[in-house]
Amino acid sequence: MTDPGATPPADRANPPAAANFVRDLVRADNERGTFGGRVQTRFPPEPNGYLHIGHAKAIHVDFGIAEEFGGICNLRFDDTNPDTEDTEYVDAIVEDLAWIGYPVERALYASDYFEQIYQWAELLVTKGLAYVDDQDSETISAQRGGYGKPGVESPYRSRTIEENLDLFRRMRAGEFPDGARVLRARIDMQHENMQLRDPVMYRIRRGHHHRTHDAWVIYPTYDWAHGQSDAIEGVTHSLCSLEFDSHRPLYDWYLEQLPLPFDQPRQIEFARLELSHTVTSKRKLAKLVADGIVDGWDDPRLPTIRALRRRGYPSKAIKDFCTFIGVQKTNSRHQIELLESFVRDELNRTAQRRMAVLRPLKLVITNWPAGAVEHVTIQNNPENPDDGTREVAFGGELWIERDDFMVEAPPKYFRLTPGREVRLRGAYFVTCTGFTADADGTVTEVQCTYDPDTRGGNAPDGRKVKSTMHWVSADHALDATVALYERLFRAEVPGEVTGEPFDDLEPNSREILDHCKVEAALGKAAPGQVVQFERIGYFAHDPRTPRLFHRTVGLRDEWANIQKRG
RNA sequence: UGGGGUGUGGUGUAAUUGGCAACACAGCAGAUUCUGGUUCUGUUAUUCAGGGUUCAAGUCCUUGCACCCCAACCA
Repeated sequence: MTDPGATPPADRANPPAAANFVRDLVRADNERGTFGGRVQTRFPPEPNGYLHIGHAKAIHVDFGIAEEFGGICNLRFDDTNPDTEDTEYVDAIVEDLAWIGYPVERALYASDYFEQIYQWAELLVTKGLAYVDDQDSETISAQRGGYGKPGVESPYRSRTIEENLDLFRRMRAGEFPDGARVLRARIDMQHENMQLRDPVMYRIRRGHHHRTHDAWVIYPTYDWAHGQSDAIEGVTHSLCSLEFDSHRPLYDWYLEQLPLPFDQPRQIEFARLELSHTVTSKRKLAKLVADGIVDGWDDPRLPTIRALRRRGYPSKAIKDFCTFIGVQKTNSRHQIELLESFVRDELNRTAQRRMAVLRPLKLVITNWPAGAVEHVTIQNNPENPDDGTREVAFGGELWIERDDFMVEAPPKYFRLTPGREVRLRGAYFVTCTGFTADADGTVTEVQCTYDPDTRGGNAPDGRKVKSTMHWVSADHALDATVALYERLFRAEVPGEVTGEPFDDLEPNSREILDHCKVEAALGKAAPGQVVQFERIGYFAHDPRTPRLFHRTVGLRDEWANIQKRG
């Protein structure tokens, strides 16, 4: 009998969904019949930046809730600020969303509703619930008061409905310069919630809008557009991030004044995803790109979706991670190790194995028949026999990993050292008979003998070796470039100490290895394909540059742990 | 300073809503292994603090404390 309250052991291939208070609220609404059993959500990015891992969580919540209840989730661009938005971002967001697993047939735009939103604003004016204010933004801001300090009313607050309507229409007609006037809701300048102290609904701004172009010179603010767009579309549950919770009374207030075509939507806030050792704010990401700290928006060190894709993160792993961490109301930062564990998990099942030597050291088999070449058969993925086998060329001169040989082997070092026998994966047992070093003491070549009876990697007499090593035939190796990545920021919380995240940048977040030796099969790696370099890690073939591999994530490395412990 | 939100191992998330505090990551120990990978077993460690109600409190009451958000014509 297990404890019914306990979390069941995880099936990492199909991680259990964490409890989800949003789901509970939606279910309760359904049982109560609040929206006639309908569930509709939306994913509302502003097209002014690229999607990142934090958006992935929002996407899985927004689309996931809709899916779960048989409802729909629309992609709707929150494009109410012409100054910062661009079709470049629209296209990128659509593309990234499809990769995450939600291809959209037709994107929606808040800008499609500008006319309706404007008409509703006129309605508020007509009801005496909105007025035109001629003051500048500094004055309005100063009059707003402060925490615990009531605001003061604008001298324009008591204009007549007729005057307000006239001025508002002339704002739309373009009679006033940018910033000259705003439309404000008339709510309560003493309200304890600052959001309700007569918020701005419209501002005059002659930016060129990416879709409506120059049709408008006034643009609605977020608060006076978001709930309205939700209502027009028939959204039932408007899921957003925590910082909007103080906006919820305003969201509701606006909607309560309007004749809605559907039931009034409900806003529910949940915590954004933060990850250790990285940043997700648009401003900081843009600065990393602009300052040339990374090479572009798809630099594999970035947490953007396109960077993770290029780096080889499977979208399935991102989805499983999002499902696993669930939805909460607490601000928290997940360790990037957890995401990586989902990446390894998925790639362990799906990535074919190959041999690649990153820091080559020549190994010569002194008793190998001169010029002979053999082909050994190696499984593509021991975790998935369906992936079959491949033939790998083997000869008397090989490349092995520099780390796999030591002149003086410390305790617990199982790899090659003079006098020791090891297995070369899928091929033969070899015993180290000597080595050559240059004047500095750097080893330049290792000599071994092989045991012809161990072909395939097994000794007929049943003797064991402590280590199996990867290798590449020198005559058949291909040259490749491998990019190794460390965390972009060495601190878990960049900027936690100094307040400036860039103080915590890892200066060596990328190491490029040029003359790596890889097995011939990697010459046929597809663009974007992710493989496991045996004993090293998972590597993604670059989508554009052949023979360039990005380290997705390393394998767990017990030997590294032993060395770290000393 | 007023309002709102949130506090569970090192980290993150659960707990049949008052009934043995669990799952994962990380760590440690061991087994298996033709990857020091994978897999398997074991193990370390948790309810912000004080008070109260109760047979029983992570959960209810109370008093504190800490952290986050809110005074853009950004979203």
